[in-house]
Amino acid sequence: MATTIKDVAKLAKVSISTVSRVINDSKPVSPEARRRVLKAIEELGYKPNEVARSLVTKKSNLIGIIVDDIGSSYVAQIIRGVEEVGRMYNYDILLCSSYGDKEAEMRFVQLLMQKQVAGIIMVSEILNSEVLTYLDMSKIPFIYLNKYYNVLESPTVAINNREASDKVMKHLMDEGHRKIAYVTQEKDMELTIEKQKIEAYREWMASIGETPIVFEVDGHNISDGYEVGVRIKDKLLEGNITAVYCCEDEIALGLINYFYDHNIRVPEDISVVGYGDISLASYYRPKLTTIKEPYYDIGAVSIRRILKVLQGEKIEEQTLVLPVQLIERDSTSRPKNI
Amino acid sequence: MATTIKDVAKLAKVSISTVSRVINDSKPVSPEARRRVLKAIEELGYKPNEVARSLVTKKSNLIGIIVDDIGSSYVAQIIRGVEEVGRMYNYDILLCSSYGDKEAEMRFVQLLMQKQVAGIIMVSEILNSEVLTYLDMSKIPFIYLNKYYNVLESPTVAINNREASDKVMKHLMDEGHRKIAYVTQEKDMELTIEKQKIEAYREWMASIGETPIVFEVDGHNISDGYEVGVRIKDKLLEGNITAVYCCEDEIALGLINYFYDHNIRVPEDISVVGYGDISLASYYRPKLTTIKEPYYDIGAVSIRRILKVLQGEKIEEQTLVLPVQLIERDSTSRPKNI
DNA sequence: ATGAAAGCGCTAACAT
DNA sequence: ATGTTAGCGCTTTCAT
Repeated sequence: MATTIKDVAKLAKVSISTVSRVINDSKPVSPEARRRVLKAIEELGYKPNEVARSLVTKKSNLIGIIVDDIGSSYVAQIIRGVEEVGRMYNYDILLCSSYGDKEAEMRFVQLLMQKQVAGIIMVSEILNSEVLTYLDMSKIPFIYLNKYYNVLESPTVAINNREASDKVMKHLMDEGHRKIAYVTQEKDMELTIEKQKIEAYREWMASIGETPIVFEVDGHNISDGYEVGVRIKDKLLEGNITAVYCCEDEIALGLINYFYDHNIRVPEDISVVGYGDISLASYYRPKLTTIKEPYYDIGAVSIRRILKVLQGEKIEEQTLVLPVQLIERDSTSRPKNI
Repeated sequence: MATTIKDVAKLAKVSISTVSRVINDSKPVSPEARRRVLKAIEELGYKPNEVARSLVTKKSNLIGIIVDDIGSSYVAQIIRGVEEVGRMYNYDILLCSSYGDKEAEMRFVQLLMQKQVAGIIMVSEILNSEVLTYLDMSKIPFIYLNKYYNVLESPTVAINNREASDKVMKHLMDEGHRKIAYVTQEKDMELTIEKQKIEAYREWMASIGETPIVFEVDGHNISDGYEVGVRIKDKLLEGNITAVYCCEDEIALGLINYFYDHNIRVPEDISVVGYGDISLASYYRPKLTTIKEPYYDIGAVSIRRILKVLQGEKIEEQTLVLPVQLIERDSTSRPKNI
């Protein structure tokens, strides 16, 4: 049987209230009593029962995090950020994976609330307004993260996709590329961050009088990128395209895979840029030039915001924007003279 | 305010005991009463307060998992296995990352026990006998997983490393390789799974009358593998070595990176085998031939074992061994004729 | 089959 | 400054 507050009280010859007071530092306690209590705690190896605590305070030091899939490396990075910062403030992580299932997301939110979590961080990849409405009403502090969709009405942490896209295009043009293709996600384009990215792309192309060359892809996997290669190879040649800007690293990597398998050299024959800086991007050969999305920071900042709300601070801005970075690596270079 | 058992009791015109009975199906309840209770629960959207429940039963449906680093992909896969199976049995995951810190591991074990977790799964990469002793005494069901060290005295789920190594060597020799080098982890070799792996390697080499060619590496990152390349390049040439068997995928990949940067073609000039089948292994070009360690399954089986113990089943074997698989991909081929 | 009541370990309001 | 006491929401005897 684990030792309880009573055991400590008895040994220290004080009441349980006094013990509680020294544990929580909630009210003044005489130095003498405090000393005895501390000694008793030490002696018995007493650890307060967190469950009992939660029951009365209606708060746990648990942060619920509902992710799409813990197997995605960006998700792991976010969790890492949440976990590490949470730890500093003595918060623990309760983890659920929804695997893109709307109903699962909702079930987990309810489940986490039953567990009295102090806050919820949700990493979703789908559109699920119900869960957002529910979260909003629940009055529990939360942050909603979505890699693909623009989050408009909920507290979130994001990056400036417009600026990121500007950086990519500037870099490519600085290198001398003019015939630049863009590979975009076709699904829900109006609602996703593709809107900002493609807008930037189009404007930069317009600025040098070139017509945009846009290819579409449906899916977020390397294999989808590979399949893009199959579809667009001929068009690339016909159009004298020297650079392809892909909306995601996975697509870029798949495309490079395709090029590798068909003896098209990157970057000698064609430059490729990705978006995201997934871990693979830097291990791959050639190393991928890409936009670094600071996932660890996104996680870290998310939980800090929740912690702030918990401490009664008011949050002014729904969306907190983090800086992005263009990582210039080896998949881009000056175009061959034609 | 969330609805409680009292609200349900009042609405159903029964006592809270009866409500409790129907929720838990713990004692017979008349059909009529049950119907009313169910209806009330439905109407109020009542969800039992898990915290209060845990307090009295001294059990939560939480499985604590202490991992080394959630950023490692193999760790993510294990968690995925644990989470997915746990979910089926209505268990949730409480996650902590120790980042290889002994004291953190111990603190987390204590913390999890305070939270009344039903069981603990520990994914460690270091040797920490204290925490094992502590876990053992605590009587809480646990599984101890360690990728590098042989776990002897604690309940664990592992693979047969001897058999895995046999498969690698057989494959290489079937392809015609004779001058095969092995890259091993130098640290704690006697205590780690390297013991079994290198033993197999030596025996296979002896069986064809070749002297073993062993190189050492200290570290588990791709960069460490790269650095191995720097050190051994000349020896590889001198010794007419046609294949390198690396103790870990990361080392193999780093080595291939080095080869790529120095115009040594894989597998044309030299074959490389890894160990682990990290996700990168199949994306990489050339795709890596390697041993698949079934991490998802390891996680899934781990939690099942804990669940079994929780249901009172006796576990006979401390160590449960899972089958391995050699994945033949593109980083190995017949050696060039010399 | 059902209800009353005790109690899980703790916090916090109240009293002293 | 300290102790007494009433819950938090639930499960589980113990009566009936």
